[in-house]
Amino acid sequence: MAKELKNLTKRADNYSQWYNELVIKADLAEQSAVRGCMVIKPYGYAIWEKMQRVLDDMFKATGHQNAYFPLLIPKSFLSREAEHVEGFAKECAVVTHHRLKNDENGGGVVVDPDARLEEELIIRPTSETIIWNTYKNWINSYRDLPILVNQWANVMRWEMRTRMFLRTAEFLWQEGHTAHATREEAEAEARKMLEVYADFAENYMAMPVVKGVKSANERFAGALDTYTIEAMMQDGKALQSGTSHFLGQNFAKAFDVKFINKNNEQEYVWATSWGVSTRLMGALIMTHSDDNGLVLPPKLAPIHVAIVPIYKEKAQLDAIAERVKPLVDDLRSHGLTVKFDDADNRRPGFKFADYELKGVPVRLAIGARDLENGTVELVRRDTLEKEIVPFAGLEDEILRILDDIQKSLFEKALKRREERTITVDTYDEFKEKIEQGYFILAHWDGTPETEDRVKEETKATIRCIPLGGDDTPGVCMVTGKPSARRVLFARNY
RNA sequence: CGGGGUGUAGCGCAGUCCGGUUAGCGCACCUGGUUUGGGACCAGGGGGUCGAAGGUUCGAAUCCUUUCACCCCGACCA
Repeated sequence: MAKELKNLTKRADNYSQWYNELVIKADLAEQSAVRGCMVIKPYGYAIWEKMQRVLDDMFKATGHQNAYFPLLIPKSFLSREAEHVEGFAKECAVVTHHRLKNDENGGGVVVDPDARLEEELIIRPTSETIIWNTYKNWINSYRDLPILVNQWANVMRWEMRTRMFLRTAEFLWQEGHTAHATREEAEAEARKMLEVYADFAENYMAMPVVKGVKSANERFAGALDTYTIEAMMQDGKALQSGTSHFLGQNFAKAFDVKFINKNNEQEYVWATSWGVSTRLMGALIMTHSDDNGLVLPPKLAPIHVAIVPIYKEKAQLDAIAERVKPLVDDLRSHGLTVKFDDADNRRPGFKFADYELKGVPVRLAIGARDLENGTVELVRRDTLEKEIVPFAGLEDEILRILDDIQKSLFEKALKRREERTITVDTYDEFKEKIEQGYFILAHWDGTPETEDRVKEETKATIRCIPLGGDDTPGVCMVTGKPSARRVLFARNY
């Protein structure tokens, strides 16, 4: 089973297959019996939990609170905001009945036709509508603002085609929904949360991202502006890893949410929403992992250090356990998770391979030879470099290496992205380079028609109009019309 | 929703064209033993309504009809 993993490669033609097999073999998730849905297994969920914890702390630190809103949304809510319904109507799961009964013809259980709902309920594809319907009751005065709420939830989008973690019919995410008294404050909030996401991606996931604004074509249904962080996967394709929307007054108007300002005037509330999902798991995998399995940044690894004892008899195992106990205690006191793997039904070689597959950042092996010499064998997952190190002072060495892995994973990913990000001025060169998996900075005339044409002809889309970077004007590579600045094109997941 | 493909043990598959003993193999699992510094070996063992329904036949995993499910490639999307 595991030997097959060595045949996996990251060549563009079978990158998806590599990804899929890795997800399954590393024990992160598996396909479920339900169409397009997946089971997140304990090891995969442990990584997601780490992400949740960090993000949740970041949200709290920026003044947000958690709350929870219903899974089911009355159909009529969805249609209040015209663009929103347009965007989501095609992928909604709908609840139509509330009762089953035994089939009179003996065909098992059937839907009771008498239990049809007067108004159908939508399983939330996102919660703007139910939340704004609620906020209407919460907001009267400017003193009630801002409302800074986040919810951890599951949502369902009936996608035609699914991929584990990247696009499943049901997925886990957080969605922040804020209400503000002024346009400026809401815009600042949307940008602030984009920065939070970028901080998380780069400093915890060790995944460099491009921050930017979406073009009209790629904008969230119902938003005035959609901010995004875009990451490059190892095959050169882009993955939208988080979004933050400035919703203007669209939802306030749709749900009639007004407040009285200081001048005793009625005004519509300004809104934002922002989210990241279990898609980040896919991003993490496709940013760092290799043919030996997962490579996890220490800050998100469920296990930081795995210790494999090598022994023949129980007495040797006991001696090893005794030797490593102070080290284990010390590492744990630094908040690290340490696994001393004394399972006797697996041989050391199997354990080595297994911890590599699972992406454990540091692995120690210790046997009779080491007990004698006062050493251990230390292997770091990112480079797979193996060295014999003295046991004394090992805890500091491990802390240093974990830190170094975190940094070098980021640097490696950043270097790859920089090498594969190019500036292009002609459409012919664009077509050639996009085929090879590049991020391309090119001039665009700003029209949806040109973007559609590029997408049609090359499968590339505008990932974002970057915030910062080169903003000198030029001419569109396709039409030759004036362009305000270069934008980022790529193929994407 | 179009175009391909696959359903046989927990997982991965062979067998189907050309019907014929008790449906087979690898991994996993159980028992015993030997092993343990890179995915152990030997011996024994358990596990199957061959996706479902109907039909043809002395006889169907295999042929025919119907049907269901899933996967891949597109269009759609976090």
